[in-house]
Formats: sequence, C-alpha cells, structure tokens
Amino acid sequence: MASQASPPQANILHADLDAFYASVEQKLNPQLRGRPIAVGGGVVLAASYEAKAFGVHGGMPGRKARELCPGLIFVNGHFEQYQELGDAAIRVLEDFTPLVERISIDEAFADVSGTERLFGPPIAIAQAVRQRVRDELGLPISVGIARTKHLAKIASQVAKPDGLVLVDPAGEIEFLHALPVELMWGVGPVTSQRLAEKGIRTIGQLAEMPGKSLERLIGHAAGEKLTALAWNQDPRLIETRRRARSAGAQSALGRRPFVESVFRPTLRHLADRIGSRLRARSLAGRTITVRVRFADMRAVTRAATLPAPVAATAILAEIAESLVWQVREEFASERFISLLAISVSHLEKHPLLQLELPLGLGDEQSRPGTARGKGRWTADRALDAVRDRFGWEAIGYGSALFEGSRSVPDAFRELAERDLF
DNA sequence: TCTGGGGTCCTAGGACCC
DNA sequence: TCTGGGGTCCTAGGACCC
Repeated sequence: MASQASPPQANILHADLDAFYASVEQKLNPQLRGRPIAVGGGVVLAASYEAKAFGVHGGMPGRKARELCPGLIFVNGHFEQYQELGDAAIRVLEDFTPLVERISIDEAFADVSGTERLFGPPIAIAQAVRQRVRDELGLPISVGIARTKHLAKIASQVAKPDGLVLVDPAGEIEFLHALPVELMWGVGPVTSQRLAEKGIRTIGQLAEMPGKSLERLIGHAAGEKLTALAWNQDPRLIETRRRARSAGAQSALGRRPFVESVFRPTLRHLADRIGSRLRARSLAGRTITVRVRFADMRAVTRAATLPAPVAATAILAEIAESLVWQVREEFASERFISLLAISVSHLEKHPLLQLELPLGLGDEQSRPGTARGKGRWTADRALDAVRDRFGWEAIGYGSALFEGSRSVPDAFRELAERDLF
C-alpha cells in the first residue's frame, strides 16, 4: 500500500476461535454446553471456559485437572472435525480479503485495508465474521482490530471470550500501557518472572525501563524487540505464505530403559513420519538433530550436518540412531529416558523429488545410482503411495515394534502436522 | 501416570578461512 | 612469526508460541 497522508487506520484483524477444541465438542454434544470439559485424558489437550475457571489448561496432566475441578468431564477429541471447522472459519475471513495469514488451526490475521468500499469499515467486517462463524459453524470467535499485528492480537485476547475490541489509533499507547506484560507477544513464564522480580508488571512499566537494563535481564534481541513493541512499533506485515524451516517429530515415552530395543524402533517410527512429510512436500534437509530427555526431565540434543540434504526414512533413522548412541555413551549413567525427538532443518526444496530420482546428490549414503540410495528411495516412494491410498497406518517401518506412548492419539499428531498450512 | 507435539528464533562459543 | 579483525558455519541449549 502506498503511504497515505490521512490518519492511520486500524486495518488488521486478529481472529481467534475461543477454547477451540472444547467449543467444538460442546457444539457437537449439546449436553456438554455450559459444563466444565477437557478434551483428552492422560493429558488435557484443551479445556472449556467452564473448566478454565477452575485453573484447568492445555498441557496439564489429567489427574491434576481432575483435582482442580472435580466435576470435570473428559471427552475424546473429534480431530477431523477440528480441522474442517478450523478451515471453514479461515474461509470466512478469506471471503473478505485474500490477505490472510493463518497462525494455527484456530487463529489468523487478516489485512482489510482496501476492502472498505466492498464490505464497509473493519469493525463491520469483524462483526460480520463473528456473526457468520456463529451462524454457519456454531462457534464463538473473538476478534481484535488495530493498526498493527501485535496490537490486534492483544485486542483479541482482551476481547475473549466471544468479544470484539477495536483499538483506536489515537489511543494505542494508553490502551497498551495499562495491560500486564504477559499479554505481549514474546513474554512467557521466564521473562514474566524476571520482570516481576524488578517490579515490572505492566507494559507501560516495561516501556519506561532503560534499554540496557532490560537487555541485561533478557538478552539483546528480546530486549530490543520488547521495547519496540511496548512503544507500539511493530513493523510486521501480513505474510500469506511462510516457508518451513524445520520438520520434526517426537514421542513421549513415560519411563523406559535407555536401551537399543527401546530407542531403535521409536527412532525409525519418528524418521518415518518426518520422511514421508518431507517427501510429500518435495523437501529435504541437511541437519538432523536428536533430543533425548532423561527420566528426570533433563534433556540433551545432538546434531549432525551433512554435505547434502536427505529425506529418505532409512537414512534419517540411521543418522538419528548414531546420534543417540553418542548420547548413550556420553551419559552412560542415565538408565531411563522419557522422550525421543528428531528434527530435520536446513530444508531445501528438491524438485528432483518429483522426478522420482534418488536424493542427496553427492551424499555417499544416497548417491544416485548406488544400490543403497536408490533402493531406499524406491521403497519410500512405494510406501508413500500405499499410504496415499490406504492411510498412514496401512504400512510402515517398525510399526509392529513401535510401542510409543499412546497418550496422544495419532489423529492429533496428524492435526499438528497439517497446522503448518 | 511424575509434564503432549508441532514449530520459530536467539545466544554463546568454537572451528575455520581470509 | 605474531597478533588481530571480520565473516561464516556449526553445535548445544533455552525461551517462546500455538
């Protein structure tokens, strides 16, 4: 947009479905409406507002949630419906502008500058979006409207539940400075605690803090960023497409012995998940990182960077395994592990993938023409094809051996993956 | 039942090259 | 030969977000 001489307009919307998974469950089953519910079992994946009132929140162990809220009703998730309804809500936004940046399954920014002649001012659009999501999808959604993304996001948080807040460009600083620092993007539990120790509780107090002392407290980049945001300087624009920088998978294991018969099948399963996702998107990565969390929750990571990108399941699995062996030798006294993770980064788009050629030109493990690389590549493509037709569970590496924790349904993992788009 | 799973970005130090 | 600076890449860990 060309710069305008007229006063700045609040043109950015942030739309956020309220307690999304729980609201979908209450929509599907009217008996659950108005009652404290939690999606999940072993771990709370989402809580309704009635449950949140008792202090229940996502990520909380189910047992603790039950203690806090004795009448809590646990329900199984309807994960396909979450995806469909989340997509549908985004489409409502897209009916008003193509400039939509989806942040997650239930949340998006939209830039409505230039659509006034068609749909009226931003506040009218926000009201229409809320009404349509309510009427067509049966779900509550909160919307914030402001001149910047940061302010719009804060406004939608303030609007919750099921509300609408517009931040008048003339009153931005007054609005912002009265709010607690925890509402800022980038202030989590650690930063919040550090600030509290200095007596900083509001965004206004943060804004007045000398830059140097803030940077000493939380680091250079974070300090600069927060100071800018506290003074309402947010240069970020709407990005309709962002490219992925890494792809990973993890599995919590409870408490399992740190032995090959545990980690080998788990790593193969994780490598398989990542590999098939990378191949589906014609991506491959050069750096493989593993994370091993011990029984006491301390975690270590080990990484290897290759000369050429890889996406073949067997190669990912082998490299991950060798890194975990490294950890095992280094931490020989650790007898139990509680989580394994693999992540692939330094991603590159690989047009060759579409030509069904082996990956990793120059990589000794998968050089084109070597029986090893080609065999693996062909096997992976065959597997991918079977899964395209019959589903992911139809066939796989070590699926018979893999006994990962079942606390999180695979449908939820699939959802987390698709969240990327 | 000791705390899920998917990501991004930053920091600090070391290796290496010019 | 010694000292120093700048840039890039990599690794490990940590904070944060949804």
